[in-house]
Amino acid sequence: MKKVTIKDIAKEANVSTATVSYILNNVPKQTITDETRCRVLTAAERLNYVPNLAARSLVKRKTGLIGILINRAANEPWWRQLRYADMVNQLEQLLTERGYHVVLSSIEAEKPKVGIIAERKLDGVFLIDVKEEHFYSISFHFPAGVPLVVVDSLVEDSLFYKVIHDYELALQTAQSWNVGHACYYVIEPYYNEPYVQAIKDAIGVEDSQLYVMEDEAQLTEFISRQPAGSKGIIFNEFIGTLAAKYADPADLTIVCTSGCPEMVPARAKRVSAIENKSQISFELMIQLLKLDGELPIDKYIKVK
Amino acid sequence: MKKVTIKDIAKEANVSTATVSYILNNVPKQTITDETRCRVLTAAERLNYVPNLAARSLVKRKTGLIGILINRAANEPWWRQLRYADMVNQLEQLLTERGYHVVLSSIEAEKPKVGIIAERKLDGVFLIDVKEEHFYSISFHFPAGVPLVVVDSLVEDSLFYKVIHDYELALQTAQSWNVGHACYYVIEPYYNEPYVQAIKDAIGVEDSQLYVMEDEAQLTEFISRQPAGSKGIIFNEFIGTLAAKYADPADLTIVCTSGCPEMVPARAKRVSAIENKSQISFELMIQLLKLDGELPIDKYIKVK
DNA sequence: GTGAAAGCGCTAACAA
DNA sequence: TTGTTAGCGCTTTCAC
Repeated sequence: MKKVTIKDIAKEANVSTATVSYILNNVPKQTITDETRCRVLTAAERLNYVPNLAARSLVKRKTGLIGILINRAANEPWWRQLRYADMVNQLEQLLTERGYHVVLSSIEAEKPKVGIIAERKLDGVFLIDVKEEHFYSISFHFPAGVPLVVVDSLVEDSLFYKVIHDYELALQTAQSWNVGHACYYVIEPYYNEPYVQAIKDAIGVEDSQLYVMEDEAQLTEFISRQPAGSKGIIFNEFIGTLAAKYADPADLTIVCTSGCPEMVPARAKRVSAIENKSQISFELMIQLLKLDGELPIDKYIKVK
Repeated sequence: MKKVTIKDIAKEANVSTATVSYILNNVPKQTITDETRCRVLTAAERLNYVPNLAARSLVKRKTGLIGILINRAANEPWWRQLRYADMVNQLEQLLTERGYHVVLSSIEAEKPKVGIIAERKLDGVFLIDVKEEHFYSISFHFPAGVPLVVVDSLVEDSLFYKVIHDYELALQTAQSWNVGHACYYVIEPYYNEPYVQAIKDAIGVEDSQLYVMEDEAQLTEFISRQPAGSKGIIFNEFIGTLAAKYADPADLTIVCTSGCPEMVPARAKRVSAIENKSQISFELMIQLLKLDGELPIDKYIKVK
């Protein structure tokens, strides 16, 4: 089973490779006799031809590859590892439907290497949860014109399009369900500090009432310090399930940011913060891809 | 910021493209003057050169791309979606360390398209949870010589290397903890029926004591039908957390197959079934990759 | 309507 | 030690 090329097809069908290419790609402006088209198509079929996308990329200058790059440190706890699983699934599914192939790459939180973008000539990239201070080096070594959608990261750089969830709205909703109660908050950590800070600011309570999740032991302690009868507003459903081990689920409101609202404990309340974050990110990417350049679009998009 | 090629470097350093290539790739058998090497290297640096892997792939006939293809149906429940998240993370991390890039693709459970393997000329592929009946068509349209590691799927085809977890051992352990008790079992579904069947056979209890997870409602019902005081042995930690909503966690033993043992409810027992499944799969792949052909290795590998 | 030929960026014989 | 050159498989002018 050796590799079949258009040359083989050309020979088989007694045409030139150009003609084969025209036909296989349905080139719009090329008129082809039904007869030759048919001959070529059946030849291709018979020979079991599969195009070589690397070769195609080389000449078309489009690879059809989209990257999903996620910031990750070594030894992350399970709730952190799983955090973007849903988003990756969704994006991958949507992109695949659209005919793109997805390159998945974790990048080290400490020293993010994004060489893959240039090396693989990715057509577009999702960058997830990136430290603020790394954006400079990223944008510096960056092939201009590659659509770059930054997720869950705040950064002052007009090069990037950013998608974040509407934590303010989610917060309002959650709070509206708990009026008149003492509340404590648990939020999820991001490598992007400004984002964490923005969420903190939006919440605007004292440090004693807010915990940025780090590990289960600290969480336990934090919760145990809260006055009896307090209500908890927890960001992220994985963290929520942990909190539910130490607080009455009925006292909790979980803000779902990982796309798994079904997993929150039965008696806890939940508000979904990302209804369609993947969808939005995807659509933004498609827009950028098709415009093939700058877009007169808000650089910040808040989901839902 | 236009794209720099070895030709640019060659010009800049007053050498031929061949020389540049030699130097940039540290070609073993080529001796190069320190002086030219230095000139070329600095030129490359100055110009901010990034190799084009597509071009390289074309001539080397190796793409450096490894595929992770996961069988997925539309609208899977959350516990199913997350099931391979950890494995994907792990594999990706290991492969990235080794200098490979990872292409992630979900394939439809109903009509799996694996064209990506041939089109992208993937150097190796992990195929996860594939229906038995699809293997024929897969192996038929398959570029010979591509290492193919099949995970969580039983199939009688010597073309593939298979990795499954050692459910028998896990089972023994779990059972040894519950001797003298009435036990019921909940196992996770796989698209690969023979695998499900094999697990069922290993358990060997009546249908009334075994449930293949489908949805939460049925799970509830199943559990409620069990005699009071029964112990439950649940495969998969996500399913385990669901079960814990309807049974006393203390009565449960969770067989962790998704790499997140930390998430099982505090009072439940747990046995890890996959200690190092990703690691094993990865190493197998590396072996195959380096042998560049057949390997006198067991086609079935049971993890742990 | 079809084909010849020039590349895309890179590697690897083979010469020099 | 370095350069020349022939491709890898494909697309795309531009002639015919």
